[in-house]
Amino acid sequence: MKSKGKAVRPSRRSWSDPEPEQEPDTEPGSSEQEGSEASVQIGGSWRGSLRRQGGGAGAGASVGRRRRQQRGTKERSVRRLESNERERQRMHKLNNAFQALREAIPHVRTDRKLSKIETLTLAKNYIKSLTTIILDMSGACLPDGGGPSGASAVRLLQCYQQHLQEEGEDGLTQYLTDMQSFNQDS
DNA sequence: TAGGCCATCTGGTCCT
DNA sequence: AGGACCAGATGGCCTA
Repeated sequence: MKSKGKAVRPSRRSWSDPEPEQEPDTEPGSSEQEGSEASVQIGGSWRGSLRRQGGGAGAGASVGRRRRQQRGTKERSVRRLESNERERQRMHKLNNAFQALREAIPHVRTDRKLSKIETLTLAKNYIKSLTTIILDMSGACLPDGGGPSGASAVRLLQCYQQHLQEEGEDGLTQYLTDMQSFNQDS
């Protein structure tokens, strides 16, 4: 189920402003509640309604000024919503990347999805392990391989950077794949 | 019920 | 100027 969270999110009112005074002039408030841009359903999740309190609006505010203020507020509100949407997309991309990482690293338990922190930790350990393997291999296939591991690491790094410069990322990927298959063969 | 994890909103800052 | 990135806040769902 994808309803891990956010099934329904009643108004979020997070503009540190406590609570509007029962919208004295209902225009702005109601327009937002009407769903316009403020409350939209997206893939089951709910976008909290913005409750932009038009700055105080004391009793004496002139109409013209209020108009301008409201328009500014409205524009801001639209901007905010667009911004929220982008942020959501960004986070979705990030989550996709996490998912890809989960699938890339071997782990034991499959009954439960790895959390983000677990994913990162396992990935780090996995990289370390692979590095160790590669270092061991480099001792066999590189000249002067019998030296101290520090020297091997330097050589490996040079080798890595050389591939990166000469063939770009794809070449590097191929390089690592070759290394891995070589390791499996041997 | 507390704690962990997560999605979303939001405002600030940096970058193009 | 506008978008990307980031971190804090908030609140929902789930599990021990």
